[in-house]
Amino acid sequence: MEEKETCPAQRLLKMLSGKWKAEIFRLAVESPLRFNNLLRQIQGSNKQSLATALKELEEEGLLEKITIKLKPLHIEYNLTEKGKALIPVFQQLEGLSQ
Amino acid sequence: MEEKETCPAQRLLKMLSGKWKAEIFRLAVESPLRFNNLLRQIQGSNKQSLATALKELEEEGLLEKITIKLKPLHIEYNLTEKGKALIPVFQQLEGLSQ
DNA sequence: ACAATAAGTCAGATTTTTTTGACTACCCAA
DNA sequence: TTGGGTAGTCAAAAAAATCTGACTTATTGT
Repeated sequence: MEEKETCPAQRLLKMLSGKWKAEIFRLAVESPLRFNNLLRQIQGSNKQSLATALKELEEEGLLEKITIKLKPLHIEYNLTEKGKALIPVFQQLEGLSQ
Repeated sequence: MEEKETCPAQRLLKMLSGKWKAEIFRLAVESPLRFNNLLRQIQGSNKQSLATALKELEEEGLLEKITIKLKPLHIEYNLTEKGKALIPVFQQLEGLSQ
């Protein structure tokens, strides 16, 4: 069942809710992501959940999926401009956790 | 099952995840909250969920529960200092949703 | 004295999210 | 040509979150 959004910040908050999204986002800030790589980096996670999270982050426009057509032909996920715009929010959040 | 926290912002993010917390927080910024009031204000919500959310927000130290011992003896929930510290994060988030 | 309101709790049902394991398809190296 | 890596999908199970309805206790207003 689809729900209406009353609180404006909630949409953004929801974008980063879910068990693995914040961690994925944090890693994406550092460098482009690759699927199996992520699976190894994020201990406790699993294919399906990561696949879902990546797809959602992509649909939300925070990550973009890029097929690298060179040398060892592979796929990368990068932060979009919209994704980068969230970095300061994260930083502020991290500042508060100290 | 309890999970370890790897991403620092995730703890904060988790504090405000859940279907009603962001909305509750937003209303708390405006004025002190009262239970049955909230139940009427947030359409679609229910006792149990609000009770749970309020308890969690309290445990996280973002809200404080106060028994008003005057006139019509009742209970109020107010933002704590820690809760107020989150206001700028919310504002930033809301700025991004435009 | 009576009914309504406030502020919940509790158990069980339902829904949503997350996890598991099996299975694809494609490329690359030995 | 066989084995390993990459990047997934699918169905089903398990776990977590949310909702429902009945019930409680205490305080008010009339």
